[in-house]
Amino acid sequence: MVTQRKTSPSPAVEAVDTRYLETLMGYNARRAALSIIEVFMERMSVYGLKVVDFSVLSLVTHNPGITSRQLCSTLNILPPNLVGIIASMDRRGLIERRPHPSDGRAMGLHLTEAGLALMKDAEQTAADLESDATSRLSATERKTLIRLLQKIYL
Amino acid sequence: MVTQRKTSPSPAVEAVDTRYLETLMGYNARRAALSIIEVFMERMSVYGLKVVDFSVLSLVTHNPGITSRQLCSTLNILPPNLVGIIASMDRRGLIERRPHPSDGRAMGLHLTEAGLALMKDAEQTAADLESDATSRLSATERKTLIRLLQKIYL
DNA sequence: TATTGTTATACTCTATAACTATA
DNA sequence: TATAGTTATAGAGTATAACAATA
Repeated sequence: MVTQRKTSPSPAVEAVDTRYLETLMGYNARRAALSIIEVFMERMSVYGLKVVDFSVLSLVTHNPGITSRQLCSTLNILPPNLVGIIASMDRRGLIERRPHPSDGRAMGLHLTEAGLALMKDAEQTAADLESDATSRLSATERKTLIRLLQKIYL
Repeated sequence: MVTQRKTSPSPAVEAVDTRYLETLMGYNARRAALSIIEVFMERMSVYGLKVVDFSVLSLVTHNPGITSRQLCSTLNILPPNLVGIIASMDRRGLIERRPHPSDGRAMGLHLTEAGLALMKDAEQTAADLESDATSRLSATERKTLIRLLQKIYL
């Protein structure tokens, strides 16, 4: 006898219906970002780098002499939260802080040889991770996805 | 005389070059997600809801009787961190916790009338926000973007 | 023995206020 | 007066361990 299940006032949920949330751009973007970042964190831990550490070092790599202020506004980090990151990279000998050529208040950030070697490996790891994370996308789809994401936030 | 600028050993960075980071899917997905969520947080604060609160209430709305365990696995939340959210929604009279029909350990979650009224407004706000956040996308691009994001995380 | 929900707690990330040195 | 960098600290978000009740 299974009639009881039919007359139960509040039956159990068997499969969760996520269709509504999946219509929301914010939900999808957040879930996709978190799933990539999860793998990113795992693989970057080999280098002792967190996600933001990698972003900072990458900007220093491609913008030698960049200042903390420029890093903050580019990456949307608050200045007090960058201090510890820079100090840590400095202690590890990955970056150097030299006087800014024209602004006595600022410091220009530069990669050391050790930092350059580490970032060469880290960026290779990031490239590998990219293909893994987007393995279900064609090359065209991948380019389209990045273009559309940039239309959202840029 | 401006020769000094040319011979300066480490010139200042004028415009930050972000081209490398912008080739990374994780970076783009994260930036896009954060820019949408920032607006989402602002507009949902009217209802006293955080991003996760909205997701939880939304799943309860479309899955009456859903359990905490199901919410956790669906939204990738850890059980201890859901307890306070559920308790808060309960205190505010937005949800009810009824005994689960077949599992004595679990509680089935249901929206109250007040919760239903609030979510009707909140989902309308979410819909408005969706069009604002994706205003630079065509309807087709919007559908494509969601489809490609789901290929990443689903 | 495994699972649901819970408490307590620790850790990380992000945000705010206030200070200094220089522009 | 405004800005770059810093300190201290508060708050939000996320993680782990351990427990009682039930499966």
